[in-house]
Amino acid sequence: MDAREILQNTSIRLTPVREAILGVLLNERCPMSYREVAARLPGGQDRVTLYRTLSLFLKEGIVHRVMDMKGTWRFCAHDPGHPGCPGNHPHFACRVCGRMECLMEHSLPHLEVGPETVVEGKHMVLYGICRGCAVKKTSKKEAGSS
Amino acid sequence: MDAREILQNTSIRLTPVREAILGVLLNERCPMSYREVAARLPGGQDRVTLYRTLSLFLKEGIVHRVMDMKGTWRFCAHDPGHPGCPGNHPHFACRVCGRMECLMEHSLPHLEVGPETVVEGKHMVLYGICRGCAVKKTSKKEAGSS
DNA sequence: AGATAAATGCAACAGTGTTGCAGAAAGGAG
DNA sequence: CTCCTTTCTGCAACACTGTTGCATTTATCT
Ligand SMILES: [Mn+2]
Ligand SMILES: [Mn+2]
Ligand SMILES: [Zn+2]
Ligand SMILES: [Zn+2]
Repeated sequence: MDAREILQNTSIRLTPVREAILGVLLNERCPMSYREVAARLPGGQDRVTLYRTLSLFLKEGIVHRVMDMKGTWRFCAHDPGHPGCPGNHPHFACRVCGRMECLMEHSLPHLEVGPETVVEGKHMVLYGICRGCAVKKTSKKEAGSS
Repeated sequence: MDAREILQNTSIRLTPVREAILGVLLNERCPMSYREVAARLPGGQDRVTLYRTLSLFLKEGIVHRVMDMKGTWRFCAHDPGHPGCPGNHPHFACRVCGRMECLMEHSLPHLEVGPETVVEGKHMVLYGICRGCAVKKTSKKEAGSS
């Protein structure tokens, strides 16, 4: 399912900007900051348009978002219908390369809280060093000590 | 254990600013943003000093921090030696009053990730409406419909 | 094609968090 | 106590995320 198709299944208007933005998200399939999305966009879209578009996608339920360790929102689009898709999975953030990935194979655990408290959602972010960066680091060390 | 005592157990210098800041954190015992701390401080401390002090406390291990749903760090000091104190517990953030609380009775679940990946820490934030705000809302509704 | 509602771009703003630097203060030595 | 060194504090400036208001452009429907 491509960007155009997904957008036509919603009530919002199909525009070149929206198609491009959703295209980027579908291409990467990992949570991206506005800045990362902007960098992969062809031409000078406005920051504000990008923010508004991402918020709109979120409201329409075609993306989910997570906050990373730097306090910026990251938006991610998966195939609609994917199990655990609306964001009900934990994420991993790499402090070296800054990338984030969805841990789609896990679901978020349920926690009991006090009686009156209303839990509307939950976020879980693991952080550290991703596979790619860990491997690179190891081989650098080995090269250094040889 | 008061602020002065805690600070004297570390290698950093004891200053009035630090004592005041740690005093505020110990008094509230819930994760506070720099802004909330500043509001409870007597006089015109500089923003930068506050940020630097909180970072220092973090490095010394006398506070832990969590990021809230607005992307701001919140710092919290508990009694040292409290079980699950270094921040290894989930938190709850209220979207109405903006306050955050530590769910000290829970510990963070362990998740299996890929082989090479290095997990250095994890954050879990539940969000919604806290007890206080939920009760207030309910009684307001009841008053309205009577 | 024309009308209308919505999307885009621009300017300005509020807020968090960071850095560099100069003056003030803490802690230790004599 | 006094001096000295280290480090803390405050100030100015900055980078960045995210938001709002408004004018202009564009998509969609008749
Ligand atoms: Mn995800
Ligand atoms: Mn806590
Ligand atoms: Zn990485
Ligand atoms: Zn509340």
